[in-house]
Amino acid sequence: MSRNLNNVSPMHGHPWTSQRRLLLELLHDAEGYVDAKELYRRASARDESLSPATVYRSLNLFKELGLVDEMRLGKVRCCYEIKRASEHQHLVCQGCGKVIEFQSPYVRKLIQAVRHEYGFNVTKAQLYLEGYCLECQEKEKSDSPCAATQGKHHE
Amino acid sequence: MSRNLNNVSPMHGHPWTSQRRLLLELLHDAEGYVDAKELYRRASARDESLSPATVYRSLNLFKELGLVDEMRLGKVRCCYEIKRASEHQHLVCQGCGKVIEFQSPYVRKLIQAVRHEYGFNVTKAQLYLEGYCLECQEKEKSDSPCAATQGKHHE
DNA sequence: TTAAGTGCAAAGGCTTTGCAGCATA
DNA sequence: TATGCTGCAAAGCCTTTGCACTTAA
Repeated sequence: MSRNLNNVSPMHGHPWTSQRRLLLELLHDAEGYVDAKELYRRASARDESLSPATVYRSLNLFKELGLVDEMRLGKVRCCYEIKRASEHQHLVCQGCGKVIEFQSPYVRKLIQAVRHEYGFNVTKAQLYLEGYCLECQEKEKSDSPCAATQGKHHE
Repeated sequence: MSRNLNNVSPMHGHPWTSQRRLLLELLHDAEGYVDAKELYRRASARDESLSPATVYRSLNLFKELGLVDEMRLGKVRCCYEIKRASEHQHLVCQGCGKVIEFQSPYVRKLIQAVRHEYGFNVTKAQLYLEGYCLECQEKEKSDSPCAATQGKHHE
């Protein structure tokens, strides 16, 4: 994924600081979700002096500017993701924690249905599916049959 | 909504205490989402001695037993809802905060599609749509045109 | 009677905020 | 140069946990 973070500022008048550049760069490279804590971990590895406060402040700014999407992926914490052209949704595996992105025309149909039936003007759609990925299903099948097909989960 | 909380214990061997009965009763009466804080507020109005710790511990137990669904409704906190027979999803209005429940056949189709295309075994589907309800759209239309159609939101 | 739950209070973890110094525009 | 951002540290919240007492079974 290419990026032009050094030349083009999407900050709408807000100063283009090295911290914000670093954080946006990491968000791009993540190619998916990260939570604030993980983003701080990665960022501080490249800039020791960076503080958690800056991470939180920056994420809030990015959110306001519409640069990132905030979402929940089954954990308690918020996750953040660079906004991209294509809409996509997430599958989260309860077995291995893997996050799979997917698209489906049904999402769009669903939004249309909601608009028509409830007069609700949808500005943000977030679908979250939990379950077991193919690999975990097969792994569990060989260990203990049926386990992977249960909806029960501890954490 | 009728309930048989006094006679039937869904606690699977766990003691049926007055605190748990009260909390489940309130969850039923809520007929929708409540977060832990709000649940505590309501519960302590009826039992002054009840502690927040009990609310959290009970919610975790209910979750384990599959009595409630835990979900996110746009806020930082978790919301809880008594599990019901019918699957339903949520629309959250950015204007007035109202939560509208809805059902759609597209959700089921989407789950099927995911199963077929990714081999993903879905155990939980949670759809979260944000936007503006009909009333807020009309309210905004008379105050300042266009406002309700923007995706921008501060909090 | 006994295992389990509860209340209380303290601790833990994440996030926000005040303030002085510093960097971007 | 001036506005606004950053780091630091402290404060704020929500949630969890340890312990002694109480309660359901």
